[in-house]
Amino acid sequence: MIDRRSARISSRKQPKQARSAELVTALLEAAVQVLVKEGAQRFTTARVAEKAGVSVGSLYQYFPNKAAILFRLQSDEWRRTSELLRGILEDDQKSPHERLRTLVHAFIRSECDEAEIRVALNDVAPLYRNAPEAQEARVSGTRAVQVFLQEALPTASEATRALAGDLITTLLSLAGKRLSETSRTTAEIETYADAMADMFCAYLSGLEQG
Amino acid sequence: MIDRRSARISSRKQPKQARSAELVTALLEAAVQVLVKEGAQRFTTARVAEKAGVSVGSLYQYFPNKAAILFRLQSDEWRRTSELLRGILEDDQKSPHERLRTLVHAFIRSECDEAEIRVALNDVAPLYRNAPEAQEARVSGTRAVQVFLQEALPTASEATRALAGDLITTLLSLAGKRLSETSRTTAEIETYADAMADMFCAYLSGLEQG
DNA sequence: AGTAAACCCGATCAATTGTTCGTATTTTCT
DNA sequence: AGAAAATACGAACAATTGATCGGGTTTACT
Repeated sequence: MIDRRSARISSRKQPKQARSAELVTALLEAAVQVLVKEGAQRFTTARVAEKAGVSVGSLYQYFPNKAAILFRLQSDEWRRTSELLRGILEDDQKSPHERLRTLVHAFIRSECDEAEIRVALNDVAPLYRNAPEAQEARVSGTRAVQVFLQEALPTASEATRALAGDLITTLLSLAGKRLSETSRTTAEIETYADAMADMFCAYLSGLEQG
Repeated sequence: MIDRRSARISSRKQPKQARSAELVTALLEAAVQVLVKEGAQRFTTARVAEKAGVSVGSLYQYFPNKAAILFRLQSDEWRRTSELLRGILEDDQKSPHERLRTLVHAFIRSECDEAEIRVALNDVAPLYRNAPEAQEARVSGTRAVQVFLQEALPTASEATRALAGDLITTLLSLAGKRLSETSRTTAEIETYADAMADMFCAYLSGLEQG
């Protein structure tokens, strides 16, 4: 075990040959499987290595510790969804409210699609929460929404926009986590997403006038 | 370690004498301290017993396992805040929107006041998430809001009210957790609470007409 | 072919964990 | 006082964990 205050999370060394690159991807895939099948509590470097058909020693050549693997998974996840969302927000064809609505639906759906892994990743978040890498990642995720709000709320003050952006991002991501905890039908999910979109739009409408 | 699927969480036996009752409260107080000072990861039955000035064996006479202590803490917390909130929602003097606004502020403030323990409890939630006792507790918490919505949205359908209640309860509790993760000034907290209240009120206004 | 770098291995270590159980002490009730 | 019930104790146990390190194997390059 490593002291959590000084834990580094960035990768230990880069794979330079083909086989080691494959090894790393095999490890990451195995990590997802272990996380889904065994749960956060039983997520173990040994288990990951075994599932990947690889030695523990090899694992520790490319990841400095257990938390690093998990953070890597979460980090990849963040990148994927933030790309998805940016694409939606930058669509000039639709009105801001329409875009926001689409975004809510897309996000909620993607969260629920991979519910199991999201829950497990969430359970395990405390392991790397204090790492500086995690802090940065969070910030860059909200940027796209801020840009969008400049267009959606042109009359509002900077402070108002910042707050609205923070609020929407936070509530959306949290609601996604919550929804994936309990299994729901597709219809329920759509209904829920609609309600959230209603709420956000109502909120923004209020800010436009006031 | 106990199999999580069959873990019972209810108390093992009731203290019948004064000294054992004191012992239990001492344990619970110690548990809070350990949780706050050492964090979720280092929360240990041994540490709790030591902090309480008591043997581990005694601990296991009144709690079947580690998760039971943590669930007890969370459960007590839930009871306290749900009483707080019910008081606010039942205040006939104020309009529904005023009450909702007061509720948001009160809840957010109470979450931030005890930020450390909330974060730690949240980190540790996976330990008892699957226990049936935890499921029930969640349901009973939303009841008060449902009753309130019958008054606030008399024209809306039952389904609409249920959804709105679920949404508000969920978002509120999640936002509270999120806010307590990063330390903020009192002013920031108030601003945030105001924004959330605005959002909820705007949402309800939309439902009243539509 | 030969050398150096990259890579892979897995037995092994130290530390920590949750929990139990036999024994000792204290309270309660007669 | 004395038996029985309740309570308290804490050394000890089994299991699991994250991580290392010395030595073997494969690749790349000359």
